[in-house]
Amino acid sequence: MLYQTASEPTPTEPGKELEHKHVTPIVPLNVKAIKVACSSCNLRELCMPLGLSHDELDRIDDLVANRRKVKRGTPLFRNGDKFTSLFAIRTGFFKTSIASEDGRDQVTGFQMAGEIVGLDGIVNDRHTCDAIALEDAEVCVMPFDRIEALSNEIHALQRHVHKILSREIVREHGVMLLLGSMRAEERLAAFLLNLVQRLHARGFSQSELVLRMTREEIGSYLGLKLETVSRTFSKFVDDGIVEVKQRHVRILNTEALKEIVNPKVCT
Amino acid sequence: MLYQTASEPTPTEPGKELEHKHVTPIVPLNVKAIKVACSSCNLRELCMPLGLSHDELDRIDDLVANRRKVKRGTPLFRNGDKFTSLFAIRTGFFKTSIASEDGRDQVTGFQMAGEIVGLDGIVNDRHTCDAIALEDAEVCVMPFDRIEALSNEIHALQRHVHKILSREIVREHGVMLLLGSMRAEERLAAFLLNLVQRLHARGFSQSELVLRMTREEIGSYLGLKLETVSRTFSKFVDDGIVEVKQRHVRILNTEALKEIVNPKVCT
DNA sequence: CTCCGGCCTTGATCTGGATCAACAGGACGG
DNA sequence: CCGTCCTGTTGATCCAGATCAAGGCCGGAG
Repeated sequence: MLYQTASEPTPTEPGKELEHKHVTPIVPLNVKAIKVACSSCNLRELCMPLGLSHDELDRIDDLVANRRKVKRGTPLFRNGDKFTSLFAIRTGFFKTSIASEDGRDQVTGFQMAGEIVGLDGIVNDRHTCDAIALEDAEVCVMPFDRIEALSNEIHALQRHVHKILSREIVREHGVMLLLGSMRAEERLAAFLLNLVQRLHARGFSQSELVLRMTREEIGSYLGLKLETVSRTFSKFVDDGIVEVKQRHVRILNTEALKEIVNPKVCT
Repeated sequence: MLYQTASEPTPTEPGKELEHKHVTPIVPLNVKAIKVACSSCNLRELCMPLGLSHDELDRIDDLVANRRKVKRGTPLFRNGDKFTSLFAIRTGFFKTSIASEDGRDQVTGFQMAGEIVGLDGIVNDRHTCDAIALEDAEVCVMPFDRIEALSNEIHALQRHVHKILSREIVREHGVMLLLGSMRAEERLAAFLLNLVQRLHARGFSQSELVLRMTREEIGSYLGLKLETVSRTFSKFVDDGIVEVKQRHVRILNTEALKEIVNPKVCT
């Protein structure tokens, strides 16, 4: 389904759902950062392969060179920056965007905890987009040469890297479908369902969310102007589908949103 | 008209030029397929890494299990098909497309000789789009487990696979920019420039091309209706930027196209 | 507290591209 | 050879979303 993100771990493992539940809604600011260890990270199942042996887990820990904090509004990397590492988001929320020469820019995605950013940099050893933190964030820095080296030894990691790249491709196919053939309401409905679904996979509510981005950023992502985004929100409110207060959104009728995205033809 | 008699660009494959004109229902009879060997393939530099040792080249040959012919209009794979292999296009031209539940579909790309299709299947071991031949085609079938195995041993191959995946992600970013923020003329101009540039990299003309897809398929890719594509072509013709006769296009003014895509702000 | 600057909402109007409709030119089978 | 199908072109009209414009809300700084 369209609103389901491609940025989810492959749902092939049973029991996964349960593990998500006890993720506390607010990730505490773990400033002391006792140890940089994927093996003990509660996001591991989101960004690392499953089913690793104990030994492999230990070695995976070496992937993360260090952590890096990114203040709200500042870049994790920018178009043109040298590419050296992929970044796993520990906390916070990012947008990625590209700019055309004449200044227009296009938000290409929003990323949250457990997702990987920086994939665009692999081709040319330079990043081709900007990644900006939409709230104070922390990422795990994973030097790409380490990833390549280790994935030669740990087959599951190699497979995982391939899947992450492929997942991003599939996600973007979905965005192309959205941008190429959907109307404003469909786009916004798909966007909300996608966001809430990803948040839910992280232990948050299925029906409530806080938007970390402005109407303009949503519009850029969806190929709409900010006024249209605002109006469409208002329409959903009028229709009793959602409640909106500033950036707080509560979904009252998920089915209605799904219906908007995917109108059933009741012949 | 000039472009009809103009010499056909140097084709990289024998038999290709014939297909432009009158397609006899035959496929060139290299059925014997002397040898499936990347090492001696003239497309190697397009789909394989550079700078391999002689030994490595030999082993790369094992990547290709076999070749497969795909008739015009038929699928190389379909949404839902089991994913086992990537495909390197030897000859011919493909489109990939996805469909939403309610029947709309979106062309996500057009692929030509030397390009790799099937990347979408890696995440879930199933293809998530259709790949349809727009003309009789032949592909090299590369089982993905072989690719993974061999890329553990040949670092350049591993790197290459990563780059191919990343390149596709970056390409799709560009499409998102196009779909999200460009107007019809800009989209079509960008499309033509992109096509001709890729064809030129394959030894074809910089200014002449034969579209292998219908106006409707172009429209689907560009997020436009076929009438709009047709009208926009007509406008370009009126403006003396291109000549169009059916699917034959000659670009008369590349700079004008670039200017349309990327309007210089002459303050 | 007030003021200021982002951000958001809402109304009025405009317009690019969609939609509806008619027809033309090849390609192809009979 | 003709008739049919498919693809493409062009005209007329419509409308979703863009654009222009005017306030309103809220949070942070002073």
